[in-house]
Amino acid sequence: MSELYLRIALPSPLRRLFDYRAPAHIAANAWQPGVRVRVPFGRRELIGILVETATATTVPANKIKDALALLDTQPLLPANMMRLCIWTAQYYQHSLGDTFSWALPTLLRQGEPAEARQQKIWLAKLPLNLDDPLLTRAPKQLQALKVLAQHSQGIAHERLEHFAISKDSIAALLKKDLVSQQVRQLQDLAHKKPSLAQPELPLNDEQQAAFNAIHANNQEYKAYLLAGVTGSGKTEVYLQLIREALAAGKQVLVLIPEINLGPQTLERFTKRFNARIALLHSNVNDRERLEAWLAARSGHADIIIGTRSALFTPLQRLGLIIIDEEHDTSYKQQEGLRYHARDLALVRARAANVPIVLGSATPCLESLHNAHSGRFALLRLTRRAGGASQPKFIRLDVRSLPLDSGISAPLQKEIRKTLEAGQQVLVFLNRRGFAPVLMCNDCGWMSQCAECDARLTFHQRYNELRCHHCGHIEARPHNCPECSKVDLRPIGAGTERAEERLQILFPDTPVLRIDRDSTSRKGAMDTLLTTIGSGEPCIMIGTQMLAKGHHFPRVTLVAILNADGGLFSADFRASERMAQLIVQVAGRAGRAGDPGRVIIQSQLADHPLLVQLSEQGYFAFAEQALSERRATSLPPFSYLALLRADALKAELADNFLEDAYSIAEQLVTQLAIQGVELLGPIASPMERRAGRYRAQLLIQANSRAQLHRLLTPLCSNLENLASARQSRWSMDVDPVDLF
DNA sequence: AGCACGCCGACT
DNA sequence: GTCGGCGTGCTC
Repeated sequence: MSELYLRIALPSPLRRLFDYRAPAHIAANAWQPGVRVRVPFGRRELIGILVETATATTVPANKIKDALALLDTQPLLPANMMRLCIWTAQYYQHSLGDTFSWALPTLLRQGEPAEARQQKIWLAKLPLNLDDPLLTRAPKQLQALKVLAQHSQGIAHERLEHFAISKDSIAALLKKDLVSQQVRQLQDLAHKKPSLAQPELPLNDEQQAAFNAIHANNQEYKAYLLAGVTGSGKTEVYLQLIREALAAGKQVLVLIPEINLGPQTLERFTKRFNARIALLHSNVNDRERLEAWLAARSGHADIIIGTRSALFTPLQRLGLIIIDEEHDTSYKQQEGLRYHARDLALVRARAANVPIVLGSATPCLESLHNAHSGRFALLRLTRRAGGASQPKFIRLDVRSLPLDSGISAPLQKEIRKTLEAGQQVLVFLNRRGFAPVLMCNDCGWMSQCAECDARLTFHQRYNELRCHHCGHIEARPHNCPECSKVDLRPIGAGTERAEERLQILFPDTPVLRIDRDSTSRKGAMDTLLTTIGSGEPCIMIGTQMLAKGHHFPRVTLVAILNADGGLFSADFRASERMAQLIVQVAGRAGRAGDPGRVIIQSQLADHPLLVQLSEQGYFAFAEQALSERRATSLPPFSYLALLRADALKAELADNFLEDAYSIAEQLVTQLAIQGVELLGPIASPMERRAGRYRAQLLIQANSRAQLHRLLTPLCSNLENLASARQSRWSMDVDPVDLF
C-alpha cells in the first residue's frame, strides 16, 4: 500500500507547497482539495489548505511530517474558487497560502468551524401588552417592545443595535417576562423567493437601452462598461438587472468602493428587494462576515454586497457581477496580496460565464481602452435624471491673485452670491489639517518629519504637528527649534484653515468640515449629513470624502481650491485621478432647475488637460489622455510590474534591487523574453518613509504573457537571494501607484 | 513571515 | 558575568 501525501498551501510568504503524510486513521477519500488541515511547521502549528494529494513526494523522508488534523468534512472552497485563488497567486506573484489567507474570512483562517452559528432571536411575548404597568416608567423598554412586536420573526441579538434597542432594555424586559428568546440557525429562516419590496423607477430611453443590451445576453460572459454621468441613474439599471437575475434564481455579487458611502447606497439595495442580502464591508465584524460568507456559499443569500475582498466569496449560483464606481482605486489592495478586485472580477465572471457590469461616471482609462477594443460593450448614460443639466465649469486663474487661506477674492464673491440666493456651497480641498507646513519667519526652518522625507502638517485644533505618511505626532513648538525665535507661521492652507477663514468671512452661515479628522468620531458624519440635508444655506469644506457616494441637491456652487497637484506629478496616473476627482466632486451638486457651477481655482488654469476637461468633459479628456499614454507606451498600452524594496539603510535596498536587476537581465536573455524593459532601480519619490529607505525597479512589457514569463522565475529567484534578507520587498503587478 | 541559534557590545 | 542587538538559516 502506498503512502498518501498532502500538498498543502500554508500562510507564509514562501511561494511553494509543503508535503505532509496523511495520517493513516483518516480515510483517504476525506482529503479533498479545498479542506483545511492543521500541520506542524517548524516549531509552530499552522492551518493550511489542501491543494492536491499525491502518492509520491520529492521531499526526503526524514523531513516529511504527519499532518495533525483535518478541519473540514467538505471543501471550504469549491473547485471554482480554488482555481480563482491559484490563478490570483500566479498572476500577482504571491504565495498561494497567503493568497488563501486574504481570500478567506478571518475566523476560518483561524480554524473556526465553517458552520453558521446558532443565533439568538428575541421575540415580544404574546399577547402584547403595551400598557403593562411594568413599562410605565421605562420608555426605552416600551419602545423596544414596540419594535420587537413589529417583527414577527423576531430580531437577532446582533441586530438589536441596528433597531436602536440596547442590550440593557432587553435584559430588563426578559426579567419582566415580556420577551422571549429563541435559538435558531440563520439558514433555517424561511427562504422565500426574492421579490420586489418597492416599485421600480421608470427607465429613460438610455437606461432602457443599457438594460436591454445586458438583458439580451444574460446567460454568458460579457463585460459591460456602463459609463453614466453622475445622477444618470446607473443604480436603477443595476437594480433592475438584479431583479432579473434574482427572478431567474441566481445570486448577484455587487462590489462597492471602500468608503463610508455605506448607508445611502446600501439602503437602495436593501429597500428594493425582499431578499437575503449579505453585507461584507469594513463595518462588519468577523462573526458577521463569516455568517455572510457561509450564507453566500450555501446559496442562502441572494445578493452579496461588499468591498474588494467580497470578490472572493464563493457563490453557488452566481448569475451577475456588478462593480460600482469601477475607477475607484480602493479596488486595488496596496499591501500583501496586491490584487485588483475589478480585474479579478472580470476573470471570475469569465470563468463562471456570467455577465459583469462595470459602472462609473469617470471610467478608468484601462476600461475605456477595453471598450474601444471591443473587449467591453460600452453603454453610455449621458443625461441626468429629472432633466438636470451638467454643471458649468469655470477655470479661475489665481496666478496673480493673493489667496486668503486658499480662497481667492473672486471665489469669495461667488460663495457670497450663492449663499445669498439661499443655496449651499461645497468647497473641495484635498489637504487635511490647518497648514501643510509650519515655517520660522526668521531663519526659514520648516517642520519636517524625522522619519520621512515629508513636511509635518500643522493641526491647529490639537496644536500638533502630524506626519500624514507615518502617523508621527508632536506638540507644536513655541519657538523655532533652530533659532529659538517666536515667529513660527503656518504656510499654505488645509481644510481646517479654510474652514476657520470661511467661518470668519461668513459668520451667519454654518461651515461644515468633512474630512478624516472631523468624521472619525462615530456618527459624526451622520450629524453633518443631517444638517446638510435640511437644505439651509451652508458651506461644506472637505477632502475626497466629499467626492464619494453623497448627493447634495441644494449645492449649486462647487469650488475646487487646488487642482494643480494632478498636473505636474511624477505619477503618470495623477492627471487621470485629478480629472476623476474633479468630475466626481462636481457631480455632487446640482438639481433640476439649477445645474450649478464648478469653479476650479488653479495656478495652471490654461493647462491643456484642465481646459479639455472643463470645456469638453471627462470623455474628451480621457481620449486625450489615452492618446498620450499610447504615445509614451504607458498602460493600457503596456504592462507594468513594480518591484519595491525598503530597508533601514539606503544601500541595502539598492543592493537588493541591483541584484534583482542582474537576475532579471539574465532571465530575459536566457529565456529569450521579448519586449521587456527594466527601468531603474531608482529611489522612490519619497525616499524615506517611517524611518525606512525605499527604492524601486520598474518592469515594463508590451505583452502580459512576456511580462509573466519573466516575473515568475524572477520572484522565485529573489526569494532565495541573500540580499533579500536585509530588505523588505514586494512585487506589485499592475501597480496603480508608482511610489 | 516567524522562530531559533549564535556571536559580539554595554549594562546590573 | 548576563541581557539583547540583529545576521543567518530553516520551515514539508
